[in-house]
Amino acid sequence: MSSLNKAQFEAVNALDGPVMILAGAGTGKTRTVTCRIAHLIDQGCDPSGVLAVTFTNKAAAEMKERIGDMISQKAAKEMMVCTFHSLCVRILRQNIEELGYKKNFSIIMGGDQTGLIKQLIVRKGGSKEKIMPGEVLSKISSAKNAGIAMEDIEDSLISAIGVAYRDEIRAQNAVDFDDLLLLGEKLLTNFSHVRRQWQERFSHITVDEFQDTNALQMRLIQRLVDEKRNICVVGDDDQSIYGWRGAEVANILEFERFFSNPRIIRLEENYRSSEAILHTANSLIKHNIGRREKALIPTKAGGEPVKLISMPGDEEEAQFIAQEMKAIHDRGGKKWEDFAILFRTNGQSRKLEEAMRELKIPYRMVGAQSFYDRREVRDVLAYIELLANQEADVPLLRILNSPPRGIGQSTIVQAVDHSREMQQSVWESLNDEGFRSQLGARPRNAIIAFNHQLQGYIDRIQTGSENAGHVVKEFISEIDYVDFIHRGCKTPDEAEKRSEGIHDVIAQLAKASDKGKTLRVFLDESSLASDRDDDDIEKKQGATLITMHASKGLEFPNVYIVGLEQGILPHSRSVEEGTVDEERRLLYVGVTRAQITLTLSYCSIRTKWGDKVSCTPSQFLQEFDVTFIDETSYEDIMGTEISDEEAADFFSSMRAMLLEDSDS
DNA sequence: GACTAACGTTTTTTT
DNA sequence: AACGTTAGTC
Repeated sequence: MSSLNKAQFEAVNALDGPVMILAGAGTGKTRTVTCRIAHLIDQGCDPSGVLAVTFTNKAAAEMKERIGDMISQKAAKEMMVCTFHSLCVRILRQNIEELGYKKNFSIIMGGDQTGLIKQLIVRKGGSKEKIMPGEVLSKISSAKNAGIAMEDIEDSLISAIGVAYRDEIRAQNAVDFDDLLLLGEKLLTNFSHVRRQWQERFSHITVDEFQDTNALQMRLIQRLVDEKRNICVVGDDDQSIYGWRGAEVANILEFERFFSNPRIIRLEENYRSSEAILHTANSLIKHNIGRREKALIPTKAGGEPVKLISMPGDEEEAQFIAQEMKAIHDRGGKKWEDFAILFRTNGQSRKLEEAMRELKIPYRMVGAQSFYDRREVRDVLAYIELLANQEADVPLLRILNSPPRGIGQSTIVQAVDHSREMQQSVWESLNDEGFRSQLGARPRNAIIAFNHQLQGYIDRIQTGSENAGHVVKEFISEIDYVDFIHRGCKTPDEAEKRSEGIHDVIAQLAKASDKGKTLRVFLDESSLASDRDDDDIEKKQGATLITMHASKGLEFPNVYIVGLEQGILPHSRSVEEGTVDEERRLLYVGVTRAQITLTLSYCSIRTKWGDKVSCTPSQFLQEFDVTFIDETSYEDIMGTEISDEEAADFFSSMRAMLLEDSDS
């Protein structure tokens, strides 16, 4: 606490009433917030009255741990530190019956959600309709968040799909991510006893990454805050990069409108980056208009200049970075963990990964294909969900015939039709004598056998005497699921990876079960987990490959930002939609991740879907102030290096060039 | 009902 | 280039 600067100290001591902390990148935000909460407890505040909302589950876990280290683990355990979505799950699991849902509602997400939408597109728009599920989902999502009824969506097709989607998941007693917030807010607004219960529970509320909250989340906060108004929000409007998800910078820009007379504290001293990096970042972000003007004051004067390199192609870009990283690493003094490569889209990671593998550089990919979106993982989770709740149609339909067990497409269609007609779950239809009698002998027997098999495990789970992980493990091996997945794999490598995924899920379940968690709690946590579960990937060593979005909140000594080209950053879509400001903030976030060195690069030619496309440098490159920028090109660097190292050996430089060519 | 071959589509960012 | 979907065949 003694090492806090003046502004941080002020923040830590402003415990009551509305407080807004404007914390620029690298200004010790997390430390300030954790100190503030620890101080709160020190001052006699009951830990169970503390609510801290973070942007990701990972951030929540970290914050909890840090506060625990400062006060006591026991006190930290009593606090509620979680995301908005987790908070709403807690509220809903307790009180959702007020809204007509059953308490064991399931959460639909990711691939399952997309799959459902795909079906509805065909049902409502015909099989030749070419609208993308993602687009439909995002339209439905923004309508929901804006409080527009599905019936009132302008586009008639999307409206029809929206209505069907809403009714479908409602009938399945399921909710999606938006519903979590929507229903949570509804519950708190319409039922005063529920609202009072939660208001009484929380005496002090903190919201981190406030620039990324949306209008609905703002309303949720207002419901939870009582007349004492002990609300503290922390954020930086310059780092608002989730506008596409409905985030309202207005929450931060017009905070006074929601909570009058707030104390506003600015953290402006940057402890992370060199002056060179900060100056470059500042020169970029000042091109945005309508921001809460704030200075970022360097505490580390000077520093290495920012490197800006033009590359011939994306292949060379990746290879160059990998080589340079290796050279710096081998020189000594640097760990692989010190390096990070940041990119705009996940698709850009492939070339980088290849280059890393080639030079045997260990790396960790954050995000990309989310663990929970992998097919085998979703399948196993579907089985687990089914064991917990047979009424959930989505998981049932997902695994009904995988592995194949003689229940084919046509049988499934009949079952779904029957369940819709009878207004019951698919599971009920499968058990319905009336339905079974309309089938041929073979599918009927297959269904009976499957129900019987599953029922045995459901009973074992429900007695609760065994570890659920062990039960599921046995089940998965009985149905030969691993073998089934292996048959679909092309390489032994892939088979290995998929087995690992299956076993990871089961191991996680076993662990959760040991801790006394129910299947329901386990499933909730899986649905809401961002990309990795607390411990597994976190331990992985190596350089970091990450999207700029996912890099928010992280820092690295040596940062590379690749693909600074028009169409990639700013992304072509943001240019069309007129949201280039947000792309600029995104780059600003990327730049401010760097502590010591920063290297920016762009390509002249990029391989897209197999063929080459020529690129123009990003408009943002012209916006940077060049005082601390060193501009070079791949050709310059490679040219000098070859002649340096291999002296005037004509043939070896020739060979190097030829090898270079034959690669691409 | 299961397997294979050809086809067409893909790439924004995530709780 | 790679993946998922679809149509056609056994």
